Amino acid sequence: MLPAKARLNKAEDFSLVVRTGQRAGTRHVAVHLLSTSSEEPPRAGFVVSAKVGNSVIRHRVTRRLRHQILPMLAGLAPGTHVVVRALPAAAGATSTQLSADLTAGIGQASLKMARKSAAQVSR
RNA sequence: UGAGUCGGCCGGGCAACCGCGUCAGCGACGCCAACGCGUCGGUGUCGAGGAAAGUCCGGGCUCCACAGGGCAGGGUGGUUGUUAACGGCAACCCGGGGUGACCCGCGGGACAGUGCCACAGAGAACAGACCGCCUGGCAUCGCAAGGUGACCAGGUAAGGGUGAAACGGUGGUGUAAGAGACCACCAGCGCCGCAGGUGACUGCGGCGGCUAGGUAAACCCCACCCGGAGCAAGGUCGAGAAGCAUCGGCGUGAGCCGAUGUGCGCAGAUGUUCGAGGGCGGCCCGCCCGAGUCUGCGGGUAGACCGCUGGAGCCUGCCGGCGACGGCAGGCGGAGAUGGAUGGUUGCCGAACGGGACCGCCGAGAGGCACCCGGGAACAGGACCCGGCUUACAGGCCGGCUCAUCCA
RNA sequence: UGGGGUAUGGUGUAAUUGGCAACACUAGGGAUUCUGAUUCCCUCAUUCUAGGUUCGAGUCCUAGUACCCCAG
Repeated sequence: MLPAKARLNKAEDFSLVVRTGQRAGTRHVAVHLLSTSSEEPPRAGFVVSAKVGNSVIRHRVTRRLRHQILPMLAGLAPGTHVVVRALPAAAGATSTQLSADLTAGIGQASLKMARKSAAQVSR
């Protein structure tokens, strides 16, 4: 379990991030990123649907993702919300693969976000 | 030794470092009048299953409804027990399967009534003459006895063929041919008596009419049972927002933005040209705006907390019982999360399985044991709790019983 | 978590009381034609799976699988 301050736990927060945030897909996960105006530390949440597998598989995927993402949160700007959706391929992935995909996904999404905000400033 | 059958148990192990959830101390910081609360750090403690699963039954618990009885609707279905209860379980009965241990059965009623039984077949439910068999007539052949029949009238359910099913079976008497028409035995049905059993039912004996189809997982009848919803039940504490009013700012304006106050319902008091309350002001006078204001009680959104884990609990021994189970005594007691805690990295040991080698042992051989290398564990995760059922499951351990074979 | 529903050719749908699984489109093959279109004919089903009741099951019963919907 993540520290209470680093958790997303409202359904509205989830839908907001997934709908309006920047998205980046990899082989095992899809990362949604949204920066908010608040000065609180970054928050993360996970979506693992029944398509990934049965309860045992889903929990294992969630646990692995949770432990992999914890050090990455420190590198994000305050107020950032992250939602990680696990894709069906994640069921058979190892922790190292998941970690690599997470890093890549967050990198791509934050790049998109930076480009978008830069465009807004220049406009 | 081999084959089989029934039951019980286990369901990877031991460590290291980092990390997580509960609870209890400790320390630091912050808040508070206080009780205490929050955050961080660190220590200790405990931390998924035999099915936690499917959600198919039953119960506890909570709220709502409820005099009793009946109807409707749903469920169950051999008997006797067991239990908090059950559609579970145990023993027994009946039917079927197996050499046997043992296994399987939605196992009440088809004499309460209704419906259905396609196709085939002559006929399918108080049945039916297609072929066949027999008698008579008629025709015909023949000297006659008698024979024959694309004919007519009648008898006949023994035989053929159809079907899932054709109205007891075998043998005889009988007859024109036949038939429970009659007889013997057998099967089956009903009634009576005796004996055994709590009972389902069983055994023996007698009598009767001679034969009664299937389907109730078709409607239905009979007996018994069932109020509804579910812990997101339910309870406790309870912001705020919207709206409205006033003020300020912006805008030609509709309006927008900000600040302050007031939340909602009910009751009471008071008040609307006889002025509640508010503004200006240090106060009074005065001036202005003007329909609400005050008090009490109650409901309640977000959210938080409780419910939340000690329960029909587990283990051992003794006693009662064939058994399910019950009684007594002693002992043990250790998940409670809420976007949801068990993960990551690694070491040692390791089952199944795959391969190698013919040097060891057994064997005629195939092969087995041992050896070496590889390999690295099934189904599957709590979400209020418990009793069952069902389904999934790599593999291992233990015990009872049966059959076959060998040895003594 | 609780409640409800569906499953039939490749696709979309039928099948009153249990009795030969029907229709449309698509696909493949054939016929007609000099060739093509049109037209006609034929082919394509373990009725989701397993077991049961029945003479007989798409239909009735039991268990399972997959998918969908509803409440919060």
